Amino acid sequence: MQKIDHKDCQASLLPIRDAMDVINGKWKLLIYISIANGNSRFREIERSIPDISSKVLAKELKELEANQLIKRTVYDATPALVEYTATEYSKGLGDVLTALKDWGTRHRNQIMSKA
Amino acid sequence: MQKIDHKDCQASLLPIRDAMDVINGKWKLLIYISIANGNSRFREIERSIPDISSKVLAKELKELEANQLIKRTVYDATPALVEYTATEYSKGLGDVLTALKDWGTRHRNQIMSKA
DNA sequence: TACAGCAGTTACCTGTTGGTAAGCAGTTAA
DNA sequence: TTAACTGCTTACCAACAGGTAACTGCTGTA
Repeated sequence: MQKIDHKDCQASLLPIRDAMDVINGKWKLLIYISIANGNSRFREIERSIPDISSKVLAKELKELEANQLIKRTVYDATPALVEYTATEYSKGLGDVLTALKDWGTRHRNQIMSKA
Repeated sequence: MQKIDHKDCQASLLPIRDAMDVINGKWKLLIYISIANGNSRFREIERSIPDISSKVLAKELKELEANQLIKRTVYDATPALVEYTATEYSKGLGDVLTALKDWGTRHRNQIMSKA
């Protein structure tokens, strides 16, 4: 009888849970990608993501900032000028995004072909 | 003036959205990992994941099956014997899991050190 | 003067997620 | 006989994600 290595399993659960806490939800990664691609102004980001609302965008931006993935800079001008940029630190997400994008593409095909 | 490549951006959004639809939520990846690590029985999986309830587990297992990440096999015995196993297809998730685990570990340190 | 843009905020409402607790039919062990 | 195991399901409820719409103060433009 095989013994299952529960330590290995448990060791994976925690980091994955941590990661998911940050990128969870319908919008966070999409917003991050938009910013990483060069969109920096609130309305610009809003327009770049289909169907997102101001309210959700504002809320998610705060969470992304709290997790140090983006930086919010306010320029002292009238009317207020605010810029969102991806942090150096956030570049570490690159592998996650690549893996998700690749798998998402393949999975779409898989599900479509069987439907 | 730089033109932002909105095509590149939009091209990433869709696959990522597809991927997130599947792995979104607090529990799905944790359940998948538990099964991939060798836990196959309902109660066994339940016990391997801290704080999960029967109700949530049952619901999530159905979704994982619908997405072809796990297979549910019922053996004709009394009392009923059910086995959950990771599908060959689901192995494609490997890169995603590795990336998430690595980043989750690093991110935990990052946030902890600044708190 | 009127409208559009900026960066959001507020109020209200719905749908999903998820937690708690109990229970079911059948079997085995004490 | 009682208790505990199996693989779930049901009822009830709370919290939160997310959608809709209106509105703010300020400025530049027609």
